[in-house]
Amino acid sequence: MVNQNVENLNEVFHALANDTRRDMISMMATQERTISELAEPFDISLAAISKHIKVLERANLVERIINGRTHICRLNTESLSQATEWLHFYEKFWSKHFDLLEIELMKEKRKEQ
Amino acid sequence: MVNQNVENLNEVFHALANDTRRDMISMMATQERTISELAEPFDISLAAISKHIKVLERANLVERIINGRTHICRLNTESLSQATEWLHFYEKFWSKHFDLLEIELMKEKRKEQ
DNA sequence: AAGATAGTTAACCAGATAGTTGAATATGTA
DNA sequence: TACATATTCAACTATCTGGTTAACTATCTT
Repeated sequence: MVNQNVENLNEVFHALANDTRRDMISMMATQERTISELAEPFDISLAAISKHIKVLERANLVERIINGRTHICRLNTESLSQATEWLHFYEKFWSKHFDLLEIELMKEKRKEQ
Repeated sequence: MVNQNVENLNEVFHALANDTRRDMISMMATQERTISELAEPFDISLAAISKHIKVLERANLVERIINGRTHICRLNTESLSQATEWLHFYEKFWSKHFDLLEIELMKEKRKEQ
């Protein structure tokens, strides 16, 4: 788990590092949305919105279903849980300041072999 | 909770969007580290390391204790749990595709008043 | 076929990022 | 005091980001 999919994890966290994109994610959390629906609350050009969605797609956070001339965007939970897992893994330790991380890392290493 | 500390959340996710910095975090998870200790596994200049640590500090993920000529870096869990919370909040919904998010958002709103 | 609607693409721009090298600062040690 | 060690700072570079406008593609409607 740790050190796996490094590239995607970079892209996921990068995608999350922008409040416009996080807001878009929260919009999609309730239901699928078209591009113009996603664009509506923001005061930026459609071209800019289009780019934001591409960033989310590249991070595998969103998939797009083309339906005629409208594109429907839906969250892909897989990538997000990767990010969550990364955080969880370390959270266990830093929250209690245990020194068990090394043990846990050894377990992971053994699993990988 | 949602939409709170937007700026810091941007910085936290940005800090996490780089595997060098994530590796540094994992090093600090077990114990506090000096700058040179943090630098050791990486093949980049100390100046570059110094910049990475500044990014982590700006995101409030790390605090530095200056001890003579060595600087000791320690994780600050507060910021990290912010990020974790953000992910958790939405995870609840997208994992089950419930339509309860709006209800939950209303609750949050009421709490804020 | 003509016009409206939904979205993308290309070219551009200012500012940020991630790295470099070289010099500076500050503290410890002989 | 002189030297070594730990780290930062400044100036520079190439690339990425987030935005713009204008033009393009594709589909729907009349």
